[in-house]
Amino acid sequence: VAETRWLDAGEAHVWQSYLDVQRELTSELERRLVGGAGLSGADYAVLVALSETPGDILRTRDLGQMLGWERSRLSHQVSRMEKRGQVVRQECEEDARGSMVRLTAEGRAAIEAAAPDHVEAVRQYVFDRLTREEVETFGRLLDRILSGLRKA
Amino acid sequence: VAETRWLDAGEAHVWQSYLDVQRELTSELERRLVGGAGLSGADYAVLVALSETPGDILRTRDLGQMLGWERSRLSHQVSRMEKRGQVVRQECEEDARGSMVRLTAEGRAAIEAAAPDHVEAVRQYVFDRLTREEVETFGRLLDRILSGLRKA
DNA sequence: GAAGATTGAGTGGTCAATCTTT
DNA sequence: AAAGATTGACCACTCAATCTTC
Repeated sequence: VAETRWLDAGEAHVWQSYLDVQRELTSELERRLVGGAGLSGADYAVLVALSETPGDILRTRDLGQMLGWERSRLSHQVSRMEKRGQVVRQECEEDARGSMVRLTAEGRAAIEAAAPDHVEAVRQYVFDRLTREEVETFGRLLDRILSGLRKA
Repeated sequence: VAETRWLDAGEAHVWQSYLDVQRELTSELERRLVGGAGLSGADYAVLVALSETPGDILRTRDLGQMLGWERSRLSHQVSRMEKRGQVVRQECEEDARGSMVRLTAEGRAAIEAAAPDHVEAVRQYVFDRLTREEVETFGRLLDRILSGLRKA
C-alpha cells in the first residue's frame, strides 16, 4: 500500500483558497445575475452560446459540448427556457435523431439586458484585481490544470 | 450611461478556462469521492472540519462560518448525516439558542477511508501539474481575488 | 449496437417563514 | 430586535430507463 502524499501547509492553504474563490465568486455572480436580470448562470451560459452563433441556432449536441454539460441537464434546461419563451426547439434536418435550439427575440433581449452588468461583475471581481501579466499567468496555470482533466 | 468595458479576447479565454476548470475539476473530484467512498463533496467538507477539531465537536454556527455555508444548507446537511450516523447534534451549553455537531466513530471511519484517495486526486489534478513556484503564484492570485470578494 | 435526446425519480441547495433565546 | 437554528416548498442537477434514428 502506497503512503498517501498529504498536502503540506502551503498546498493546503492554496487549495482552501481555491475552494473559497469558487464558492464566493459563483454565489456573488449568481446573486447579481438573478437580482439584476432574473437569469441564472445556466440561463446566461445558454443564451451567450446561442447569441454568439451565426443564425442564433445550434444543434443541441453541439451546444452541450460547448457548455460541457450532460445531455439530460441541457434537455431540462432547454425545456424551462422554452417555457419562458427565450429559446425554441426545432427539428434537425441533417439527422432526424438530433434537435436544434434557436434563440428567440425575447432570449436576445434577455441576454443583451444581462450582459453589461455580468461582464462588469466579472471584471470587478477578477480582472480588475490582477495586472495584465498576472491575468496571463493565471490563464496559463488554468490551462495546464485543464489539460490534465481533459484526458483523465 | 457608462460604456461596458467588455472582455478582450485574452480575458475571455482566461475566463472560459476558469469556468472549464471549475466544472471539470468539481465533477471529477465528486465522481471519485462518490464512487470510492460513497461521500459527497459536502459530506467530505463537514467531516474534515469536525475531524480536525479537538474533541471532534463544533458549534453549528462556527462550522457554518468555516465552510462559508448558509444556515439552512448546513442544517439540512447535518440532518442527512445524522440519519446516516456520521454526526450527532448536541445542545449548546453556553447559549441555548445554539447547537453543537459532533463527529461519531462512524463519521471518523468514513473520513479516514475517503481522505487518501481524495487528497491523491487533488494532487493529481492540481499540484502535480504545477511547479512549486507556480503553486505559490496560483495561491497569491487566488488570495488577491478572494480579498475583493470578502468585502463586496 | 451506438448516438442523440427526453423523461421521471431521487437528491441537494436556496429562499422565506417560523420558533426560541438573547 | 437580533442571533441561531430549523422546516417546508421550490428549483436545479444527476442517474437510470426509454425511445428513435443511424
